[in-house]
Amino acid sequence: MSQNQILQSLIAENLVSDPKGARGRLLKEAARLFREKGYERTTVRDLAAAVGIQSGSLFHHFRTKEEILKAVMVETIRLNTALMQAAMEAAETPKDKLRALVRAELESINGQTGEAMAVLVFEWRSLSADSQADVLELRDIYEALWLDVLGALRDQGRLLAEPFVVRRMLTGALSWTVTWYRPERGGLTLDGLTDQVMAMLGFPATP
Amino acid sequence: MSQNQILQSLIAENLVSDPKGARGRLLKEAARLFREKGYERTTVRDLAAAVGIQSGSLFHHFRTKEEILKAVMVETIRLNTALMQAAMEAAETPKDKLRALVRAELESINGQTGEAMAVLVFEWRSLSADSQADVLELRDIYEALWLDVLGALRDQGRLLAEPFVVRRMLTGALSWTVTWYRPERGGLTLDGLTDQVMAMLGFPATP
DNA sequence: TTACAAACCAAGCGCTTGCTTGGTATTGTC
DNA sequence: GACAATACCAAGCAAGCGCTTGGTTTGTAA
Repeated sequence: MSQNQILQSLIAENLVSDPKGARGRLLKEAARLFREKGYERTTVRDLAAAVGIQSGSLFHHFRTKEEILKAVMVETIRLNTALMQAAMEAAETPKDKLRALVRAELESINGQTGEAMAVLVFEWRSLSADSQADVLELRDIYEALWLDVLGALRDQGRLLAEPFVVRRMLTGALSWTVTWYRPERGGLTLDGLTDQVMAMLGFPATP
Repeated sequence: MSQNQILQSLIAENLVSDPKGARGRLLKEAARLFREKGYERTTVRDLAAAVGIQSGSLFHHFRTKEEILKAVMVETIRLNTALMQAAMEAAETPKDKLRALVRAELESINGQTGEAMAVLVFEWRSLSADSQADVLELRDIYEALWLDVLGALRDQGRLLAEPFVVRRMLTGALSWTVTWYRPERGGLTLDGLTDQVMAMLGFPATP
């Protein structure tokens, strides 16, 4: 199943807003602005202007500004969990599965949905405690995927550190790429970057 | 030279404010608040209350709120660069030097100066472009330390990935520990965590 | 055509923000 | 002990914030 097919089926199930609709367009612009300026520095007037409506009209679609942030995060997790699962199912060995997960997460962060993903990572604190709890539940499914694969590698003796520590280190390392990785200007492709991450963990690239 | 000695000499050179003085106390509280709530959510009234003065009186010490953020960052980098250099000089082999750097950075982030270090990483975007450029210059010295050590390991064939990529991954991974690592409740000590990072990179712990 | 809801506008309210101002203690120096 | 300089207070301003309100347009279906 292609990335686009996955997105379409999520839209059909009403788990993700159609980016062509009013709500979806707003969420997309919100993700862009939140990433660019941060949640706090983005005003409801900025958000409204980005989709060409008055600031007050926003509150017809969302009750509060925070609800917009939460929606961006929830939909991002839903999409990326689905993408991760698909990427993993296509791989055979634990090593290949790990590569698939790394590659998928790098793509989540640096690809088309990257803005929303960066928001998820860097605007976490702006979410109220209640909303944080809700979103965390969704993340657990996602994290379980990683721990399974890392656990298998650990059992094979090919990973020297604890899976849960490695996963957390990778969360930081991969998220951080959003601050420096610029595929457009020079050198490293996404696959190249994935190779580098694998090499760092002691898994040489298989050419 | 102990950590405290390093701090004292920096204070003597006027590169870092004495935490006992008015300015130093404010910067310490600012770091705490900026990390806890984020720069934007922290008001000048919060900052003033934390050191027991009126909000307007802040502007006798700093011209703008942003100047406070910048001062926190600048002094943090100065201190940590000195700490890193000291940690490295005490080590012999490249592997030991790497361990010293990892350990020092983990301590920077999760130790006493951790609040300021976390601010440096996570509030970066709140700094104006001009200030960012100033602070970046200071960071370069700091980063060169890492690249030297990683380059040496690469030459020894003990590191499979590119030094500059590894450094950036480590920046993310180590910074991220601030969001999850809680030494007080259970398990992992700072040394244990350092071992885990080294193990992840393929350097088993030497007991 | 009518009926009705969803989507939006225009205006602005109440509050908080960073920062300023004019004046008063407090401190160090000779 | 005089005298600056430094540190602070009390009050408040102008601007910007999230959000509300009352009313109008647009889309949909009978």
